[in-house]
Amino acid sequence: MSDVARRAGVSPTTASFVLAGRRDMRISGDAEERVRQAARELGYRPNLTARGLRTSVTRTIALISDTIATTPFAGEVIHGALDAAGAREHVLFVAETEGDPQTETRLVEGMLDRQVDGFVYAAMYTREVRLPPALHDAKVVLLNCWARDTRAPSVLPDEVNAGRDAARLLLDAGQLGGVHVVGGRHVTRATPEGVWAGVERMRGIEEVFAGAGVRVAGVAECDWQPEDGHREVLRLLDAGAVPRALVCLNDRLALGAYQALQDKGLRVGDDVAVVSFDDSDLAGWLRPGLTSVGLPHYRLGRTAVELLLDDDAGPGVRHVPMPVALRASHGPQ
Amino acid sequence: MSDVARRAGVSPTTASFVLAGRRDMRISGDAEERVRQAARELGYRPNLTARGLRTSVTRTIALISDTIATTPFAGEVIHGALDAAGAREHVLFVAETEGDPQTETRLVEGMLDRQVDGFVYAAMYTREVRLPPALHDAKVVLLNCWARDTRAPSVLPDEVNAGRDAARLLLDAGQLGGVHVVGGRHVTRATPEGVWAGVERMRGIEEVFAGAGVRVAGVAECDWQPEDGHREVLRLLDAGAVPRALVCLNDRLALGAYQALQDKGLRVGDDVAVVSFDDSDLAGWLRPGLTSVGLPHYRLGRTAVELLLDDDAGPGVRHVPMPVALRASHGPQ
DNA sequence: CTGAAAGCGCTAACAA
DNA sequence: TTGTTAGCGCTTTCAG
Repeated sequence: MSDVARRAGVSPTTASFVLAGRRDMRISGDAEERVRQAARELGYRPNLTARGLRTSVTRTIALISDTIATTPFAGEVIHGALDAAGAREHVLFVAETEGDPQTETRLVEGMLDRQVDGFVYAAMYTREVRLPPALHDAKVVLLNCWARDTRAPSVLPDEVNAGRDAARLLLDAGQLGGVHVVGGRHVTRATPEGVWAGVERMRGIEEVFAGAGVRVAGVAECDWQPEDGHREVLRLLDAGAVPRALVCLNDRLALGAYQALQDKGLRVGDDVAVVSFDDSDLAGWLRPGLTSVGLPHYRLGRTAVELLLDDDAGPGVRHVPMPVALRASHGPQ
Repeated sequence: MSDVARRAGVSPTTASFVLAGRRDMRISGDAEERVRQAARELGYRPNLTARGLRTSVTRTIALISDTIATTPFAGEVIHGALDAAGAREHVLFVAETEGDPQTETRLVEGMLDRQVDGFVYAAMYTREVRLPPALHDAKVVLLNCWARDTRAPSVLPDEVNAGRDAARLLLDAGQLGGVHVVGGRHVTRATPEGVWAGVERMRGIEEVFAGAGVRVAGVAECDWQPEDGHREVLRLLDAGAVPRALVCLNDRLALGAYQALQDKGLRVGDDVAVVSFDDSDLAGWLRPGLTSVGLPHYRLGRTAVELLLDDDAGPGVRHVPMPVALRASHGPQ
């Protein structure tokens, strides 16, 4: 930088001010132009490490999650975070703890040692977390999770409304009975209360059907894998139920449901309406196309970083709407 | 650090040497112990920004790709890269260019300004790339791509062997004819020569069948989406062909093939063997399970970073083996 | 084996 | 408006 200053015939201070783009000190237009010119000629680029050392801002943020690899809560979140960071000339560290507290500590300290400006602390599945102590006085936003005892804001998908939307879709398609839910709150040994996404979706679903005076014919509480959907729907059919509509709590369950309906010679959409959640790639690949309320991965990642960087981030929860992807499975056209 | 030195009763020099773990200057065991003790008591952590400024090594690397979000070439690559980086106490910047050269330049310069130690330059689909000029004298390894005029090594999946494995699987299951290939080299308007993965896989497939004296009954050149698989297999069946085995060039094509076979009342595995490539989640969800030769995403990411950091990286290509995931679709048990 | 001192490239008092 | 100068926290000659 001193080369630039010398060539422009100004002091390092002046050069620093114009190159850092600061407008809070009056610099003559002439001097400014000379500095820019010199910088261009010398191909000058600021050394952000040095600037970081001096100012302790690095224009760098860390995205720390328990697991980033396992789809689907992966790529699009990063993508959204990247876009928001890039738009603000920040750069993104990515790290994963694999659920191990020791790894977590190691990573957080590594980031702190590198003077990151803030953290996005993300969870694969929406849930409550305990913020690592080292983050207690760092700038943090929580993504897809929440924590007690912190002023850090949370960004969460709006699952209740997703549930409402799914139910309304069926109502609007004329379903007035024979609606079965597959998957439920996702009660398992590990999650006796159900999974947050399940609980919230069910809340929305039941609220809307109840409000419309439609009785949900049944809820099959089970795991959320294809084989569970297949088994439960088969069981339903074998028990002589005549479902008119299926609300599957995710796309994998819906895949299983498709297979079961096909086994019994029933046509999705015509004989039985199906709506689902997640809007994964699978939903578009199935025939007929699966109508599904999508997780807003991209927006979640993006919103979290915006919140982190646009420092109007009071505590509390931001709900991100879940978009419904209309295809053919929710009813005959 | 000077606090630590003072408390340990040594000079900053001595403290620096023991805290940076350097063994090339004899420090008395006593002094060393006192320094460590003092550091522990004060909760000392080195400021890596300062160290970076002084030494210009930041223990930081950048993973730059055209697209990281779009599955499937996403999470597992990052995961592998992260593991390798973490094992060497490095930290990983992630960035994506979205195929835009200007964005690419901006990102590369941003990373250079932050003094990253090296770059992993990755492509979504295996192909030749042009390395951005700014990277010409940086430490780089290419992931899932290659470039002329560079000494940077490439890490690529071993597609030819994947093709060979798929063919051998069918041969070993007793298939001696009626083998159809769905997808081929993936010739489209944009890729008149076919896609690299397609070309390489086909090379392996044809080599093995030819070597065994088995004639491939037909190759349906088409796009690689589910609907293409569905259409092509239906066309095959309608033309009166009696396929005994299908080699689908990816899992999405196989999904389409499953649907077509089902439409015609044929059972996968029993009536028609199916093998495929990619080993995506889908392969495990299908019924019967789809036997598929997987892209080694994790290993690719990991190998690239190892190559970058373990500086025995001469130029040339490293082929990473593609693991075959045996399920039920390749033949009756 | 240890310490004094210079300096990595930049920013920000403070003085002019 | 601009320039002088002292560091940010660390490493590393070089002299003891």
